[in-house]
Amino acid sequence: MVHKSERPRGRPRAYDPDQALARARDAFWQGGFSGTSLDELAAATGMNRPSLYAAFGDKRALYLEALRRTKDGLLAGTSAAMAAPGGLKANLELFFGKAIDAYLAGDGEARGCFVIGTALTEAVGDPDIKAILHETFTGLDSRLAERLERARAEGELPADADVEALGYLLSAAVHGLAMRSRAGEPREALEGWARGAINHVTSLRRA
Amino acid sequence: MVHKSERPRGRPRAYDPDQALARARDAFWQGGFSGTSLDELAAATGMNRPSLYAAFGDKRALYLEALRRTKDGLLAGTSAAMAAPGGLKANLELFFGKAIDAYLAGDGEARGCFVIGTALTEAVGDPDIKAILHETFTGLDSRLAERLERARAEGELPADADVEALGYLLSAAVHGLAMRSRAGEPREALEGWARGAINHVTSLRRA
DNA sequence: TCGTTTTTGTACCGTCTTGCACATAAATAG
DNA sequence: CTATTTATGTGCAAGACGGTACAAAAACGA
Repeated sequence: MVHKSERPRGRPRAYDPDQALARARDAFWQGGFSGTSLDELAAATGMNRPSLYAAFGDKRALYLEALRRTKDGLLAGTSAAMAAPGGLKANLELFFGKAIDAYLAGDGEARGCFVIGTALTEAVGDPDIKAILHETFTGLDSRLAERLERARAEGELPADADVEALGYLLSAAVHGLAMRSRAGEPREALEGWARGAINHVTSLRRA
Repeated sequence: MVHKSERPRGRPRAYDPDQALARARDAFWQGGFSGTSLDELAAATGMNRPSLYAAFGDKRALYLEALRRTKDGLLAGTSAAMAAPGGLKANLELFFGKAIDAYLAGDGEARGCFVIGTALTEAVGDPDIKAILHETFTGLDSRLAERLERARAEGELPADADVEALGYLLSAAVHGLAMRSRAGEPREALEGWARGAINHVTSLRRA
């Protein structure tokens, strides 16, 4: 007889893997990789250590998986913001606005960006983390530069605009917000810096 | 009789406090605060744990002292670069060049900026670290904005240039280099981004 | 009902961690 | 030379840490 459900043979899981990974990411997000113990991860996910280990491997593998997922989400969100209807300024406002919301999300203190706030510290001596950081940076750069190139072609930017340099500046600008939000800067300050960066780029005149 | 030397009464120290603090900073710089043990700090400084404890207090106090000194040095170096002879472009080239040299310094892998690379992770829940981060960011912003304002007054920048926004962008640009160097980007890439940012700012025309 | 499979939960192991107690060493003061 | 002062170095205590062994539990197949 064919099975109606594909439920596997043994005892069912007491947790949802995606949700558990998100909770573990939240724990790492707050305390960093080295600063978060397996006990805290178990408490955050509601799982006990052996289940964590069976589901995700060791602490580092769990962290790397959370990091990869976050990177993919960041890049997908950036692509979506750049493809949204409206001109360059509207796209950038959406992009920076979503970023600020993410950096200030959560109940307690602002945690900034998960990647920037936790992976940089662990990067020295860890090629896997370095690779994820590299993909995050270059992925963001290229998506921003592509959108700026389109704006240049459509006349929203000067014909001689250096879209690579502008892409780097905007990328650095949003990462600056990630850092400063984690350092405790209030939303109004973050929004002011974002507004300044967007206005600067969208009011350029030809040299 | 008046003492010829001011050497205190007891057994002399076997270490130089400034040098020990610098070595401890280097250890933290590589592994972060949580990722660096007292054993590693003792090995790096050549001191044993009780001497470390007597000299600097506990691990956190040692880290905070290293962080404060680094922040003060960063701000002093920025002031110096902005006051160096030459125009805006020369000052910015000096500023970015010194930053890149510092980010790539050391024998092994690049470690980026000590403050950015280690304090961000520890900032959540730690008001002291947040305060040092805040002083670092605002100190850098204001020094850059001051120099840009002078350039504007001297005609090197358009009269309607938003020096606050440009100061934030340049600050974010150099912090971007700090992040990317720690992520493993080669010197040539860092220099390219720096050149793009400097050229962009120093070739602005009035809107 | 009984065996099989998979997950759960307790309990544990060896190691590393921070921080300190205490005896010893090296200097000065008299 | 002796007392005093300060720093050193061994060594330890109490607990946190990452990771796992093992038995009980909860599902399915027959």
